[in-house]
Amino acid sequence: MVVSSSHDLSRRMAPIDRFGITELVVQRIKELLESGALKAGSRLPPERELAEMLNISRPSLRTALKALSVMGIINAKPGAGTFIADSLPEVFTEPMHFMALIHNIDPREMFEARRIIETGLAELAAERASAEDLQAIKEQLEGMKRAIGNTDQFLEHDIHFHQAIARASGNKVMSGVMDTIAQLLYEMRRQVVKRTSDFEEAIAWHERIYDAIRRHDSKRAKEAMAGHLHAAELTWVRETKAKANYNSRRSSRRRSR
Amino acid sequence: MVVSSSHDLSRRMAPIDRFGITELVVQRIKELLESGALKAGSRLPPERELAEMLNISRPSLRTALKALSVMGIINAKPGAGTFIADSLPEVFTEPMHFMALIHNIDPREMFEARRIIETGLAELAAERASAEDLQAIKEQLEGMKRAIGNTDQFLEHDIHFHQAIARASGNKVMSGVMDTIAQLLYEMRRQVVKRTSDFEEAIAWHERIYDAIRRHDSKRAKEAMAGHLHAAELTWVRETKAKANYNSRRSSRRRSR
DNA sequence: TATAGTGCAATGGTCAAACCAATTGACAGT
DNA sequence: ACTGTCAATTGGTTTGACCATTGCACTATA
Repeated sequence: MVVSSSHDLSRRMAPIDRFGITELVVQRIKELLESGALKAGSRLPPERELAEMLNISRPSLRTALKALSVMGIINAKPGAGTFIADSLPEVFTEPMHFMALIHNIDPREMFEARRIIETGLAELAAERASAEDLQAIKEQLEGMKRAIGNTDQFLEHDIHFHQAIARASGNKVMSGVMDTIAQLLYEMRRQVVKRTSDFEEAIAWHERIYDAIRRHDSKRAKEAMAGHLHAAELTWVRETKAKANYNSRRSSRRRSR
Repeated sequence: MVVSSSHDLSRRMAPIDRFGITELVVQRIKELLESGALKAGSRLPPERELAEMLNISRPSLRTALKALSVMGIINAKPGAGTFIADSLPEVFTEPMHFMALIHNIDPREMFEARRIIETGLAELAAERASAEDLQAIKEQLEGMKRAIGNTDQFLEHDIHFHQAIARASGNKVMSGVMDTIAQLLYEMRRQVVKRTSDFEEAIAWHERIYDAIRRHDSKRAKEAMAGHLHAAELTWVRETKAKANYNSRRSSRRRSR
C-alpha cells in the first residue's frame, strides 16, 4: 500500500509538457518550414503516411491539418493531396473576424487602423513603386472610371487599387493586415448600403493618390491617402446614419400599429 | 452541340459551394457570437450535446473547435468545458508566424511595419491617454530602470511598456497587430543575442516617449517613437551582423580543418 | 459543526476501423 | 490522336470505445 504511487509520481514530474497533440503537430510543421523541408506550394505526404511517420492516429493528424486549413495555411484537395499555400492572402481574416465579433470592434476603430496603415503604405509605395507597380495601380484606376454607375464593379476596382498600392510598398506584413481590414470594411459597407453615388469624388481622390505615387512624392501620397480615407469614413458614417434612421422609423411605425 | 453548355455555365457561376463541415461549424459559431447568444467568456455546451444539436458527429465538431482553439478563439478545459476567450491577445500570432516562415519575411520588413504602426499608436496615445494609462506606462518605465543589468527582465518591461502605449491608444485592432509583431521580433532577437548593453540609451528613448505622451504632445510622441524604433533596428542589425560574422568565422575554421 | 478526504460523474482528449466522396491518371476504345 | 471510363489514390466523415483530468457532492473524521 505504501509504495503504490511510484510510477504515478514519475508521470507527474513533467506537468508543463502538457501540450495537446495538435499543437505539437502544428509546431512540427513550423519546424519543417523553417528547415526548408517544406516551402510554399509543397505537397505534404498523404495523411495515412504522415500519421504513421509522426506516430499518431490519422484523426489526430487531421485535426491539426484542418486547423491549419481553416487559417488558410494549407489547402487540401481530395484525390490530389495537401499543399502548403502558395500565397497567404487571407491568413488574418478569420482571426480579425472573431476579434471584431468578440470585442465589438467599432468600425471607426477599423477606419482609424486603416488610416494609419494605408498612409504608411502610400508613403512607402511612392518611394519604391516600380514601373509594373504603377501600371497595376493605373489599371485599377481606369477600371474604376469604366465602372462608374456599377457599384459592385466599382468597389471591386477600388479594393484592387488599394491592394496594388499595398503591394507596391513591398511590405507583405503591412499589406496583409491592410487587406484584411479593408475587406472587412467593404463587407460591412455592402451590408449597409447597396448604392453609392459619389463616384466622381472617389475617383478624384484616387487620381491624386496615383499621381503622387507616380511622381514619387511620398509626402503628397501620404496626404492624399489620408484625405481619401477621411472622406470615405465620412461617407460611411453618413450612409450608416441614413440606414439607421430609416430602420428606426420603420420600427417605430411598426410599434405604433 | 451549339446549345450544350447552358447549364454547365450556370453551374460554374457558383463554384464556392464547396464548404467542408468544419467551415460550417466555424460559421455557426460566428453567427452565435454575432447574435449575442455567445460572448466573451461564455461556456459552450458540452461537445456531445453540441454535436447532437448540430446533427454532426463529435469528432467532426471537435475538429472545428480545435481549429478555433489553435487560433486562440476558445479555450477548452477537461472536466470544465469549452469557453469563448475572454480576451484575444494572441489571435494573430500563429498566422503571423506562418506568414513569416512561408514568405521568408525579412526582419527589416517587420521593423518597418512596427515603425508605421507604433508611431501611429504613440500619436493616438498622446491624444487620448487617461491617468490610468499614463500610470501603467510609467510603471513599466520604472521597471526597466530597476531591471538594468538583467536582460530578460529588462526586455519583459520593454514589451509591456509598448503594450501599455498600445492600450492607451484605445485601438484594439492596431494594438493586437503591434503586439504580435513585437513579440515575434523579440523572439528573433532572443535567438540571436543573449546580452545587450545599451540599457541607458533604451531608457532615454522610452523616457522621451513617455514624457511626450504625458504632455499630450502627439507630434513629439510620434517622433520619439520613430527615433526609438530606428535606434532599435540599428542595434538589431549590429547584433545580427556580429553573430553572423562569428558564425561564418566558426564555420570556415571548421571547414579548414 | 466544520473540515478534509474520497469517489463518482461530467467533460475534454485520443485512438481504431471502417466507409464515403472527389480527384487523378492510366487504359481501352474509337 | 482523342475521348470516355474505371480503378486507385487521397481527403472527409462517422461510429464507438477508452483514457485523463477536473469539479463537486458526499462522507468520514476531528
